[in-house]
Amino acid sequence: MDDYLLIVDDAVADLAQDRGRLGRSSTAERVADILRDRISEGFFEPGQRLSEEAISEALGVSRNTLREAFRLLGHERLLDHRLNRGVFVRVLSAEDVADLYRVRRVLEGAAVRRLPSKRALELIAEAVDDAERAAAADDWRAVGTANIRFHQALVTANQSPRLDEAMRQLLAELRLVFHVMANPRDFHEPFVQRNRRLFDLLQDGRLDEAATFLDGYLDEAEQLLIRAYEPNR
Amino acid sequence: MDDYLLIVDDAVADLAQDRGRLGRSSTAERVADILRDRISEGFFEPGQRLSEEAISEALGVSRNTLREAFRLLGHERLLDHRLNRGVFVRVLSAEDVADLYRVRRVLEGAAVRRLPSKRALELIAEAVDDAERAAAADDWRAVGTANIRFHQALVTANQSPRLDEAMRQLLAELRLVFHVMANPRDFHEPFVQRNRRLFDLLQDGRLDEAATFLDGYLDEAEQLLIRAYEPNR
DNA sequence: AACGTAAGGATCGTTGAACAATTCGACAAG
DNA sequence: CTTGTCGAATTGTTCAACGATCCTTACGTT
Repeated sequence: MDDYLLIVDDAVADLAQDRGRLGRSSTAERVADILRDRISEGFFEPGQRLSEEAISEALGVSRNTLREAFRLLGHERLLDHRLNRGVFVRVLSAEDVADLYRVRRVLEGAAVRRLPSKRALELIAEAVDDAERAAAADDWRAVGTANIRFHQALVTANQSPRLDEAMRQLLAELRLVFHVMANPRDFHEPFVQRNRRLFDLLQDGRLDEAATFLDGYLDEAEQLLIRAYEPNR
Repeated sequence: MDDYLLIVDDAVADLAQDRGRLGRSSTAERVADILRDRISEGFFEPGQRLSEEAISEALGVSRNTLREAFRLLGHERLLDHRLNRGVFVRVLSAEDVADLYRVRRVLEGAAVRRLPSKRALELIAEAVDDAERAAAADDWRAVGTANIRFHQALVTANQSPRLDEAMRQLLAELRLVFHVMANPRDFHEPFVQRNRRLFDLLQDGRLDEAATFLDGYLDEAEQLLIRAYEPNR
């Protein structure tokens, strides 16, 4: 009898993990999810204006609800809200890109200087493997997403939900820029090997080397990106 | 003539600083400003529910507009939006406090390891001076705000607008917790001296010492806060 | 050619009302 | 003590309307 009660209690206690999913569904948030996907996959181009009337009609929600979604995305810096003029898909300046890399150096740098947990190492290893597999299959779009997962996993070493969230937003913002890379292969290829190398250094606990290696890594990525980006403006 | 043009150009260039204030005025944002102030000064207590009807009537705005303001503050983590149950002033858990300090270690730690700019040093010095003056005058509320300004200024050494913004939000969140300190003097007093010491180390360029000093600083602050906080729950 | 003004159309900002959906407490029944 | 049920209160969402603001175009002035 006691055993039975214990099992039930355990099962009930486990439920607490799923509590987060409960509140997670208002129309506005689902609309925001849809728009976020469209933006980060490049369906909406940076600078494009998103008409309240057109989109609310297309999605079958009211203007008020759509505006709530716009606010959410504005706070994530994916949309630019200009008073009385509407919302526009964010256009990142070269200065914005530089700032995003400054933040990356701080977030990823701090992560790399810690001894990563077993779980973090697993996540990182998966991302490295996936990137290599995708590269072998010539699927450079998949390489890109695996690469993003790699850096997201890196940050989890900080063991901070807020830093994870900040990194998620940062990478979403960066995706606004990745689309300017005409040839994704040229951009992603060099980093597949580097991800592997960085992982090896972490696994061996050679944290200082990992830190300096990461700095060079980020410097070069930033340069590549800005070089491809600046001329367009 | 050239001189005149130069002066005009300078004046015009200065205007660029105020550009941020231009777009800044929709009713929803002003409402958010009001509520943010009320929350951070403790007028609304953590856990308290904010009634849409009562507040929209009190402020003379429509429910829809108020809800937009709620969304903004929800994204800043000052309000907790529960579906169909309303918005509540955020209640931070001890785990939240711990996470906030993890983030502080990353943001402030990275700042301290850089050579601060002249401008950053000025801001830091001002905050230190203000805190000492306020302490001498026994105004512990003012010490608290000066202390917050000190840490905000510290982060500016990173030279990153996004990190500045992240720190601003983090400190707003922390203010939700500061109110539990029954005696603000006990909490703030030890840090007035430490701020001065940290500033001296930075000014002398002894960055490594500053970094370890900061770590101890943050550890103790976190302990004090959590000790005063945990029993209440 | 540069600038100020005016008119018109399009779009956003905000409101107020309405109704559906959901929560929560109270109370009754097993 | 647990489980159903009911009703009041509150939120979620929609809709229509009107004023405010911006953009464009056109016209006239200097």
